[in-house]
Amino acid sequence: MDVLNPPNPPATVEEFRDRLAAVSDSLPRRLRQCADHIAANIDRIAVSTVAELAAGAGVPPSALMRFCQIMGYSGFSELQKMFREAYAPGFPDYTTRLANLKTGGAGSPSALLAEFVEAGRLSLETLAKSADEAALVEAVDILATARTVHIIGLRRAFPVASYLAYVFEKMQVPAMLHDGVGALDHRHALRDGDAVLAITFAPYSVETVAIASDAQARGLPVVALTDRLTSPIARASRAILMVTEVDFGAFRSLSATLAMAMALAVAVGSRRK
Amino acid sequence: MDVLNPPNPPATVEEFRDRLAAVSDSLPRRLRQCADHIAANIDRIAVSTVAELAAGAGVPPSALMRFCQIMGYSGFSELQKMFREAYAPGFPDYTTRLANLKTGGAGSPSALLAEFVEAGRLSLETLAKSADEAALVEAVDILATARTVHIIGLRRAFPVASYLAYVFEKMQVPAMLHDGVGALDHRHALRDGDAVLAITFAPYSVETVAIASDAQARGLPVVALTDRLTSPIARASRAILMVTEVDFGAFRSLSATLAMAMALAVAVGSRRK
DNA sequence: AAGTTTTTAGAATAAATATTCCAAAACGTC
DNA sequence: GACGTTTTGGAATATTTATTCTAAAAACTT
Repeated sequence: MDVLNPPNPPATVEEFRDRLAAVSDSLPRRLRQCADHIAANIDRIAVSTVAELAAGAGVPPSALMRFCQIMGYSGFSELQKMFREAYAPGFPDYTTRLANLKTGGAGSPSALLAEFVEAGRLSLETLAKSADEAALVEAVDILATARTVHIIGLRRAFPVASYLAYVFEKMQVPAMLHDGVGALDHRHALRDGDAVLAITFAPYSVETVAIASDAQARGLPVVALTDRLTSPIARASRAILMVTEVDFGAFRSLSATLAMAMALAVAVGSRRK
Repeated sequence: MDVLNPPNPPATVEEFRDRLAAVSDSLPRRLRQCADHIAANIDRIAVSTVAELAAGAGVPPSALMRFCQIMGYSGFSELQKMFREAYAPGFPDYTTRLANLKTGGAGSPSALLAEFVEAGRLSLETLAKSADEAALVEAVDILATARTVHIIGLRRAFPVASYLAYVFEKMQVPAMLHDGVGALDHRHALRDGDAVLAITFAPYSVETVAIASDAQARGLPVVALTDRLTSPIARASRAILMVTEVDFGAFRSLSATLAMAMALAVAVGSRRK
């Protein structure tokens, strides 16, 4: 065990999240996989076994054990005990429904539609449950006081970025969309007093991370909208809005991300009046 | 095992409750203690062990095992498995969490988030109920047989258009995104055998309608993704995918539209293999 | 490129947990 | 109060699950 890790393990879910965010930067590959999977499935810890979680993370059970110890626990059992005690009731059984849907009408367009609808609903639900209010408030603060908001998001994140640009324009918030058109380097557009809103999901695009780091290096605040606390952009950001989307097959929805984006944009817009 | 007990165990929490109520009248002392304690602590089954529950009920573990079998399961593990799968994310459940988010007061960032989450969910629900299966099948047909798919969507529809372009690219469907950059007229890019996928919402952008009409005039099939059957684009389209979004204040969500877009893109992609 | 440290996988082991079984107790019937 | 039936408790066993340990691989350092 590392001397840097305090011996007292997180005693609440909040503390657990904090420690997770704190250590995940400095984790080697397998342990980071553990961290990511645990972060995305924090609500299933109480009802899972080591083997199940390890399989989900794509690591051998022993890696997950090491992860538990790095988090400050004696082992998985101690960690799980905390989650079992901290649990709260209530079961809308969506997991089983989704499983049923998947085995059902495979392939037809309307079956696909049903899948994506369900994935979207689940994502929204997860967002409601896991949203970090403090981070959201901080993000609004940063963007509401910025001179100009620079929005960057490519590939899968681009629709979100362009939507934010649209809403900001409608609300007369000075914003600039960095879209990668022409492979121009827009970094010189950053001025003192500006802020960056960076959106990226695994696999993280280097351009986005680069702009965020650049801004950070120049002392400009960065708000990140991303899918993992362990995202490479996290280090460069002052506020991290984490959104996990449920995916169906290889395709991930954007419902939760857009809901978060809308809330952010409207909050910023009305704060600036 | 009793012949009166059907061999198929309850598969949902509801069924479990029903069976519990049905049998508990005719149970001997110890087994009734089990039934009572289980009924009172139904939400702890997923996170407890046989020993814990037995102790809570004041019976030996073997009594609880017999109880599980009377309920129709092979043992405790099978019963617990059902509850673990049904165990939806524990922390505050969805509705109470939404209520919590709103306590920040109207206009607070988290209240806004709650509203947009709710709007998104409602939109998805409506879509699930009202989707026109025939139109969707026809749209997939048209796009799957097209040489190149021309995607056009501006303003609020642009994020959807760019997302479709992204998914098509990932699925190796030849597609071209008409983005209005430089106010160029891209209509001459349309060739015989191509198809147009036009996305527009009120107030409908003239560029989108123009491209659709042009394609129609030249005999190319047009698929429309829009919000009204009376949309100006409807006349020019061979298949109309109608999606109505719930709006919150002046802001309309995109959840349902994106779910439809994903289903469409994936269906087309896999049809083209 | 050789040596040092860190990280990893998986087999081996330990611990917890579930399940069975049967002798004894309780119950009901005559 | 003896006899068959049902119910019970707990010890014995089986199974699952967690944890440790070590040799090998990978990643750094110099």
